Amino acid sequence: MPAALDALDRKILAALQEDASRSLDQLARDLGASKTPVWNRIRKLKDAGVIRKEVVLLDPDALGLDACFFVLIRTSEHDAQWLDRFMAALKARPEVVEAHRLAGDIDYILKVRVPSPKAYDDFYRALIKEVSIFNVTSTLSMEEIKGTTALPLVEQA
Amino acid sequence: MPAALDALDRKILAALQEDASRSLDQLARDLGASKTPVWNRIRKLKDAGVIRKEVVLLDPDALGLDACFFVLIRTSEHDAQWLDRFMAALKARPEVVEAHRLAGDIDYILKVRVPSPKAYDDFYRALIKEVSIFNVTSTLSMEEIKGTTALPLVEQA
DNA sequence: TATGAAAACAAGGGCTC
DNA sequence: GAGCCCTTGTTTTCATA
Repeated sequence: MPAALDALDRKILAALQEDASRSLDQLARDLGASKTPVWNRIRKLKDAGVIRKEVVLLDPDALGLDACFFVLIRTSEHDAQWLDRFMAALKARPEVVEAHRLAGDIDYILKVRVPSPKAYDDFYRALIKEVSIFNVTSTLSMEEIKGTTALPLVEQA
Repeated sequence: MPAALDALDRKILAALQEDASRSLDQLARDLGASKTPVWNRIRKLKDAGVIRKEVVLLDPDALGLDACFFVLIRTSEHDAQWLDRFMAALKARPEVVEAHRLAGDIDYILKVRVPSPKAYDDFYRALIKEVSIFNVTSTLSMEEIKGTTALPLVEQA
């Protein structure tokens, strides 16, 4: 069951999802509260596992990662051994930024960041070599309309 | 053109993408370097826009966001006005965590995080009410195999 | 001369009352 | 919500390759 959050908790989480580099002092000021309650909430939220980690976000363009592909995979293989190898391969490859197993006629979806279409092709060939073959549709992203790490903070009923 | 990164830059970025909560002191120790060079690199990387921002990552489960949908959209509408409204709608909705315009026969892909399939249906109805209609395939994620904010740090040629 | 080590200062976090 | 202490970020200086 989800953690119970009040209005202040939500304000803190929203702020930290946007920018975690602020000092505690500044954060409290921005939220119109004072240090102690804010700090206590943050610790509580960390202990409860609501706040998982703190990271920096890099700019793909500045790193030369100009291509972002979505890969839709249909496969006939469903045995445990194949699945283990497949998942291990995905986890081992840093280009694979996201991977989900889906319900419906598409079995898996991947999001892959690479420097170029050529680099994607290299990745693709290496992957299908490693874990047998499947039916794959690769689509290039032309524009990232939105991309946020901030999760929606829905009110609990 | 991408920023030129040396081995130390890459080590710093990799470390900060994993965990940005460490103190500068600790980070330098972990990397086997000393404070000054690490601090200089970080500032350089921020100025160059390689490091975009610093955020906390929350746990979807702890927030009660048990459902994650991928939405594949095909549309016949391509005029600028429709596109503006569509993109504005996506940006305004916090449930939409990611949105890309694609090349190929799927026009758009969305990633949407909601508490439940019911909540997704509400979202879906509200969206198509707001920006006319399109051909939509919604698929529920059964399992998040991988999901990282860490971009691959490829060596430059 | 450019780079890293180290030390000094200022500021902010962590904790108590 | 105010205040303390001590860690940490930031800057400067010094040594070194």
